[in-house]
Amino acid sequence: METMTSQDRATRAWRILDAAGARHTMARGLVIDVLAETDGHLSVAAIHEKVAASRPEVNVSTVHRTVNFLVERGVAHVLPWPGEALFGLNESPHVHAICEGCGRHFELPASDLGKAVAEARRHSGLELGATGMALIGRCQDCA
Amino acid sequence: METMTSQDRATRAWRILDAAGARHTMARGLVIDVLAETDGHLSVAAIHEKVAASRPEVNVSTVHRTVNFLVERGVAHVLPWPGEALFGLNESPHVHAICEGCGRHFELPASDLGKAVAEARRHSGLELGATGMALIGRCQDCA
DNA sequence: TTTCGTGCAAATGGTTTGCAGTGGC
DNA sequence: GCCACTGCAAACCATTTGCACGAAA
Repeated sequence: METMTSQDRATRAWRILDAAGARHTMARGLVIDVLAETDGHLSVAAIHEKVAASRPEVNVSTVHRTVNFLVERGVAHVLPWPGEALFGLNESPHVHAICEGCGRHFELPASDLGKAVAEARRHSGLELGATGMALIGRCQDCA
Repeated sequence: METMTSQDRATRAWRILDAAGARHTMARGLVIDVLAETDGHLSVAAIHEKVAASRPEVNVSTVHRTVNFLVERGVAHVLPWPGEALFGLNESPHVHAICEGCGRHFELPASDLGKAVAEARRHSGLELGATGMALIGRCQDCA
């Protein structure tokens, strides 16, 4: 399971979207592919740049709407960052460690943090899943 | 040590600023007081609103410059959040658990997460301190 | 008096929105 | 054909910046 291709990730995303009755469109396909091919997270500008390389007609606002759509559907997650938001497809649960100096981020296997996650859940009632920012989750009222 | 008054917090902040040779001004005093009185974090707009209640002449841009100043000096920290940044005075090390649905945040005692913090340091080389966002720190290159 | 800090206002830049046209199903 | 989705452009909003004035030391 540690060798998941970018196609696998894209397919997994589409499976969720299909279940929700979302239409297959070029813009969505390209955005998902870009995210699926990326290790880590991308800003809207970065996603748009890669998408526009093959399809210049795709607008930035569409990329915005698409990534928000993916987040709403639980397919992707946001990594809030000053100045811009970073997006990534949801994968297996993991935790991020981020440097507030340079913004570099590291992914930590959740298995190493199992105890911490359990503690966090106990204290806050947060349901922790495959989210981007460390210990960000969805609380009881929002789940 | 669990009963630290808002004055205590403000005084502690000023001690650091004094050591850096920062001038005492009305705007800084008010912003620090607001942060010191607050449990949790505030947006620039919220800080400004509270400050303007007693001193309407204080400008929003000044609040921006002040909180950034405090962060630079290590007196406060930023909690990146979509749409706006949240600020808080630095306290004892703690970790946040945040709901990406409603934005509600919970503070978790770092003691409960000691093992996790150690793991994070080992994996990423991050030096973790009294920062706002969970597991945000300062990496070797930036320290 | 010399700087540092602030008020004010304009500029910036990421994100959102209204609307008309188009492509998915 | 219906309606979700997109392109385009304008609107928004938090944050930044330039500049001249005023206050701290």
